[in-house]
Amino acid sequence: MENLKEKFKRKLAENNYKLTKQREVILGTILGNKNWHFTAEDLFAAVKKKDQDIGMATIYRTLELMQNLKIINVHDFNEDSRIYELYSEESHHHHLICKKCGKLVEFSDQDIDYLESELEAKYDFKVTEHKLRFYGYCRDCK
Amino acid sequence: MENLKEKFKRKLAENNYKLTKQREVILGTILGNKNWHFTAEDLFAAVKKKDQDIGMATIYRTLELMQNLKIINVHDFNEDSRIYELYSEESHHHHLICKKCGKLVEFSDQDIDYLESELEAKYDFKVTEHKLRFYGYCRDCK
DNA sequence: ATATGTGCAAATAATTTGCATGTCA
DNA sequence: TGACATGCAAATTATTTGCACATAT
Repeated sequence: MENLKEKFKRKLAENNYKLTKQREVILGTILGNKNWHFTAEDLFAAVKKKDQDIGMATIYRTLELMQNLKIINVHDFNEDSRIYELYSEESHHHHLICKKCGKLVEFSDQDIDYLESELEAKYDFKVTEHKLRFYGYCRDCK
Repeated sequence: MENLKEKFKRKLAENNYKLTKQREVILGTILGNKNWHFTAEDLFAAVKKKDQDIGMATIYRTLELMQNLKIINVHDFNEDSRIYELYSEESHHHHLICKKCGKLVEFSDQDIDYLESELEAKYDFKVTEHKLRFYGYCRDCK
């Protein structure tokens, strides 16, 4: 089975993008941390350890590229900075967010797909995705 | 029954805030547009028509105040600027968002409360609220 | 009278962009 | 080689803040 690194390289090639050292380091960093939810700043810091000379603009540009290639996903949990994570196309998953410490828990999709069809019919929309979030306080903060 | 304007005035008084002309104009503007989803900029423009001298900072400060008093609600639908609306405490409602033109449709809560209890037990969280959003393309954009 | 609120302009902070230079295919 | 990428610094944009002045209670 094709792994994520290969997949990324293939997608780059297919879309006429070049495989640069920076893009490789960035991808490696993202893949290296299982279940990582990170900001652009987080990624920048992590990547800097491997490549001293990388610039913030490259981080942003690569994040945007990866979104387009469906390698990663963006969330706007808090209004200050965006949070990214590896894209998972198989199973939707949603989030439980602590309003105090920002802790994130993922849980898998609980079949609210039936709602999609209802909404599509009722409002004449073509629904492509949904996001479900629960906000509250975690064990330590409640 | 107490209307929203009275409610606002009462909450201000209860919390030792003053009822200024600016706050009144801002509230009036928000109440004047049924089902309005607005940005700070939208509100600023609308309020300027009634009070030429109001400053943007006052808009932001009043919006924050109104959030604290649960007069309005904030959303982070897109990552560029926040969207506000009148607070509704009785019935949760959720959104259907067109990814192309930004059109918003509201729909009422479809009892996903049972999920809340499950999550609370499973992850030891105290859940206080949730947001459910469907993204897609509206009639005109699909 | 005085604590609060306002307007303005300047400060922040995240993200984007222009441009000269470097590098992959 | 030449189109695409990068790094840097400057630009942008939404929002916040400091401060002198104004106003509701």
